Amino acid sequence: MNLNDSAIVGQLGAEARRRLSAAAEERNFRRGEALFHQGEPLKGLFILLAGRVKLSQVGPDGHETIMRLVAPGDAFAAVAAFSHARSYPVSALAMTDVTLAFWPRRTAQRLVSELPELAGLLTEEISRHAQVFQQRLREVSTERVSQRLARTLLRLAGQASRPHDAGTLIDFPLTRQDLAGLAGTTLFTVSRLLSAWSDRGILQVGRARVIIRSAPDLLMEAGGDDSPAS
Amino acid sequence: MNLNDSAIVGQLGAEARRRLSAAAEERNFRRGEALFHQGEPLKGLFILLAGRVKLSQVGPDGHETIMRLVAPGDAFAAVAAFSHARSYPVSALAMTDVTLAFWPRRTAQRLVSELPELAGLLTEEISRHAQVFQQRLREVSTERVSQRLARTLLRLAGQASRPHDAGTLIDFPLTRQDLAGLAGTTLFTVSRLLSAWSDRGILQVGRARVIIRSAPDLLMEAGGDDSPAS
DNA sequence: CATCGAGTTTGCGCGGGCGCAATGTTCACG
DNA sequence: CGTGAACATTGCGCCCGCGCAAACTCGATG
Repeated sequence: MNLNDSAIVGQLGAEARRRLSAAAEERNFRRGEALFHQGEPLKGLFILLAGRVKLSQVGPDGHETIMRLVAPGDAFAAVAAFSHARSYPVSALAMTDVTLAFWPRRTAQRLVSELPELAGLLTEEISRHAQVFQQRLREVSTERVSQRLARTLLRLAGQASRPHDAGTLIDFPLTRQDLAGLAGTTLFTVSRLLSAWSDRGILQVGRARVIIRSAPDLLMEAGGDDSPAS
Repeated sequence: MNLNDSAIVGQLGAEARRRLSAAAEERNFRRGEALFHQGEPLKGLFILLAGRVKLSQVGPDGHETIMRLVAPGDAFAAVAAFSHARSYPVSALAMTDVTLAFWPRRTAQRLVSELPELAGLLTEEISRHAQVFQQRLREVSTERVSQRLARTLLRLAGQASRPHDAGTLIDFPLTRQDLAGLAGTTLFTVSRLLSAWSDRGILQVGRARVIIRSAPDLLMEAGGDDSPAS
């Protein structure tokens, strides 16, 4: 994927795009490598060009909570581009081999301060994520596991999916453990629920692989539509 | 409280401050009134001058999750100042009689686009909140209720507290129900935990009132310090 | 000061979902 | 193509914390 194909860069004017490209460095990581760790000082701003990245927090007990899955074109660690934050709130792990565009912190801050369009787009991105966090926080506080898991799958399908024989393939290599980290439960419970839904023909599951065969049924499991809560 | 005493306004230059003040409208609400509801189209940007405001989401089943408690000087609904968002993700309720500074959406957007300092400060604010949401999301996904409640109380004490005989008074009028909405549990469980801690001398509790008598013990209950998770 | 409603406490029962162990399965890699 | 480690499944037991009911207490309000 080219930098200009990124949703965020695509919305910029020609001049801003040129300046971004000029300052970008390319970075590569192997599957399983960490791009950075939570608590570490901010290095800079990333836009993912190819592969998949997972952003997560692990608690003292080792439990992992996945905050975001990054697909090509997405920016992350945008917090590094704005001044006062000190360190990464999450760790970033390459789920596959990845290539990224990277801007060191100083550079990113300069670009953001000189390109108000860029600042605006990043801010919108940050607040969109904040809203998702709020929704997930409500879900995990008040809904039951099956609802949360169903909604998690639907959300993932909306973010990165590919058509597949008789279904929609969720285009992230997610283990049961990963799904548990997204939905706020354990891999055991995830496994049981996926098996049950598979038996009922709602899903087709495989190793680190989920295909949604009936989104409406899944939405039913999630307890109906939710977005515009009146 | 005067507008210029607000943390966010206080960091602005004289010129920006003048323009903000000039465009501000004063608004007043009675205790129990709603400033806006979730799903409603964005009205504009607020800075609280006096009183207490609660931002929360309620699910279809009626369960309430409190996203943020607002104290004087804090800005909220900052999302209204940036372009593409459509509607409030939360409802805002006056916990006491309140007075606010208000900027209609158009005005707020104009100010933000013409005052980069303001845009930067609001963005920092938004990302700080996003980080708190991430932390709460991890907590509610992986920790037990007592830990979460303890951490909730400590967080509140850090945000708005007053010294009091032999303790620190949490300066929000919070019912057990409210604390449950913050910690992701039920009012019953909150009541039981507060009673237990009160018996052990860690807290002193009253109607919609909590005084922390031993922060270290409470931190112990929370499972130790957490912030710089290495 | 009397009243009423909102807020709180406590007992009791039970069920969702965690935790572990053992086994089975699949894929990556040499 | 063979092998091992990572990933997945399933049974079983138990406990945290929810949910309701009933009783109580505080404080705002007229």
